[in-house]
Amino acid sequence: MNGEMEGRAAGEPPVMPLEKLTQPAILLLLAQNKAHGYELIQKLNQMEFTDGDLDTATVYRILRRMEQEGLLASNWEHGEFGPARRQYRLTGEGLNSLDEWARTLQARLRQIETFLTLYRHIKKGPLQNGQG
Amino acid sequence: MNGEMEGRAAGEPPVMPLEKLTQPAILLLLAQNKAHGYELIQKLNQMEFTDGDLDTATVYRILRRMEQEGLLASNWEHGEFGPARRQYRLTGEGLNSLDEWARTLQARLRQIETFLTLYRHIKKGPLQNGQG
DNA sequence: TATATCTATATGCAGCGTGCAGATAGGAAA
DNA sequence: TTTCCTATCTGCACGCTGCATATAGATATA
Repeated sequence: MNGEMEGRAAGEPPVMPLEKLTQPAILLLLAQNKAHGYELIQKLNQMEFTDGDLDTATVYRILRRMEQEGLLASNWEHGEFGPARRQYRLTGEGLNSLDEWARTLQARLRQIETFLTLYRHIKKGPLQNGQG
Repeated sequence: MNGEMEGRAAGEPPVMPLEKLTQPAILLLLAQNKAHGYELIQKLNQMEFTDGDLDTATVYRILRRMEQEGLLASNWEHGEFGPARRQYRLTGEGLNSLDEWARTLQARLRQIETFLTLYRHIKKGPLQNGQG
């Protein structure tokens, strides 16, 4: 999930498979301004929510999915320049989802804090397992 | 990825597909004491890392995977009572992985804090999108 | 004119991880 | 004998992701 290495050799430390917060980040961006997919991808890549660059195909699929779920609505924009683009905006349901994400991530924050507290605790004391 | 509800009706608020922190939690538990799978599952279900009860099959598969990756080692324990059970313990690599998880989750903590700060900010001001 | 590049969106495919259901098996209680 | 608890594992289907690729308008370059 981080993309630093492509073919991990046996014995190499595996990457931490933490998912990206793409969906809540999209909701957050669209709560401020409506935007099209390409624009969102650029903004997402500038934000700290993602470790590396996002796969564009994945983002477009997330957008379609979110629209199917009723969180977003879209309409085609045939501008004067460039190809047509899908303008996404948040729905009321999407705004609710953003609120729910905030609560979920607040809870996750506490979970991680608990984890890190326990981690630091066992790091101070001696380890019980006999690995060598 | 969500699994909390079976057939979400259209229009229902979708669940937040945040993955569980099962793997780092296992590393944390095994850094303190070696244990077998069933025991770990019970402990994990008591911890705050998981929202609901974990699927036992999933946990056993995670354990096998982590052993294949070299993070854990195991041996069969033929005790006097009950069926034989696999005793898992942390390897040196597993301990490194735990450290890496701590760093990853520390970074994730900051990401979530950034998200929540932005969220509260837009909640205070007027929304720019014209949904409703 | 032909080619390459940037913008913009989308599909096909393989692979991984999960959850649910169920199999297996020892041992204890009814 | 049946049931239940402990303990581990497999099969299957589904969903999500990343990579490669297709499409297409528009603009720059040779």
